[in-house]
Amino acid sequence: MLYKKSKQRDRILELLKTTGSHPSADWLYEKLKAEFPRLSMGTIYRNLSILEKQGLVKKIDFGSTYDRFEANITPHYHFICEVCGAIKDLELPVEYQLEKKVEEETHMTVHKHRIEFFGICNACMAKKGS
Amino acid sequence: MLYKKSKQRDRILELLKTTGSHPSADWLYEKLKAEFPRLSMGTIYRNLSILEKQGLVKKIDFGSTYDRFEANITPHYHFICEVCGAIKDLELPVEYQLEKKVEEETHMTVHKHRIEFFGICNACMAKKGS
DNA sequence: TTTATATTAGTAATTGTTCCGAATATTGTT
DNA sequence: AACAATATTCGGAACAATTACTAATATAAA
Ligand SMILES: [Mn+2]
Ligand SMILES: [Mn+2]
Ligand SMILES: [Zn+2]
Ligand SMILES: [Zn+2]
Repeated sequence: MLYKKSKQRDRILELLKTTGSHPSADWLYEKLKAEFPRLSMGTIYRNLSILEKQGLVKKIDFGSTYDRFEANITPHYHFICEVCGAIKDLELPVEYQLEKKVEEETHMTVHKHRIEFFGICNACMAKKGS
Repeated sequence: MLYKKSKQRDRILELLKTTGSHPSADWLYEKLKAEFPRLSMGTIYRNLSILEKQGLVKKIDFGSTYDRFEANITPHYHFICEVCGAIKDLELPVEYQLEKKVEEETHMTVHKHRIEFFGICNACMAKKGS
């Protein structure tokens, strides 16, 4: 797919580059609707997705579109399969000193942290090979 | 609030305890609807939320209910304020050797990882104090 | 058994996101 | 400059996950 230029897309990227915050689609829409009175949310989402494909923008989400639950309440990290969405518990030791480091760096209070590793699980790797 | 017992809630917790997967609300519903023919999704969600308040279940989500975007494409970690939802970039060095460790432990392919720290930002801390 | 209230089923409402078709803008070609 | 090809836009409908509401039911205590 070839990309033609679009004033809307340019401005979305510009806004994202100049803001330190990590805005939502709606925030971008509100900021730009004065400039483009007929702007629509579809345009925001479509261009964000194009910019992401171009590697110019990153989306921060959970990967999954729905919440997931577990009864394993002991602290642990997760591996998430990018193909099938499976989530696996890891045995990797939980590194609480990271929280200390962040508190020193930012002088903010840290209550907890979370690490997720993304990749391809064994089952999906096997299928892919076949 | 006092909790009365409920067969539905007991079974939801039991299912979560015996499955290694990290199910969605819908997965639980599908598993239990034979047992409770009049089960509804509202019951699933309400009980998951009660079990979470009781500390018996953890919800895996992104914190935010909507996607957020950024143009900072250099690898970095995030601090997320539990009060106002602000996301801040951290300077903490990115530790790629963690990915190696996970690959050794699981024999799966790791493409990337993400770390989020949750706590209270300076602005919210100041407000709280006042 | 009576009373109080937490829980349920069922459905409606809400929210964030994606999808669609007709009109418009951009780009390359004559 | 005019034309053709097609990417992009707007606007609204469709969608999916979650939450909210209400009357009926289940639970616990008196
Ligand atoms: Mn887990
Ligand atoms: Mn960031
Ligand atoms: Zn997989
Ligand atoms: Zn805050």
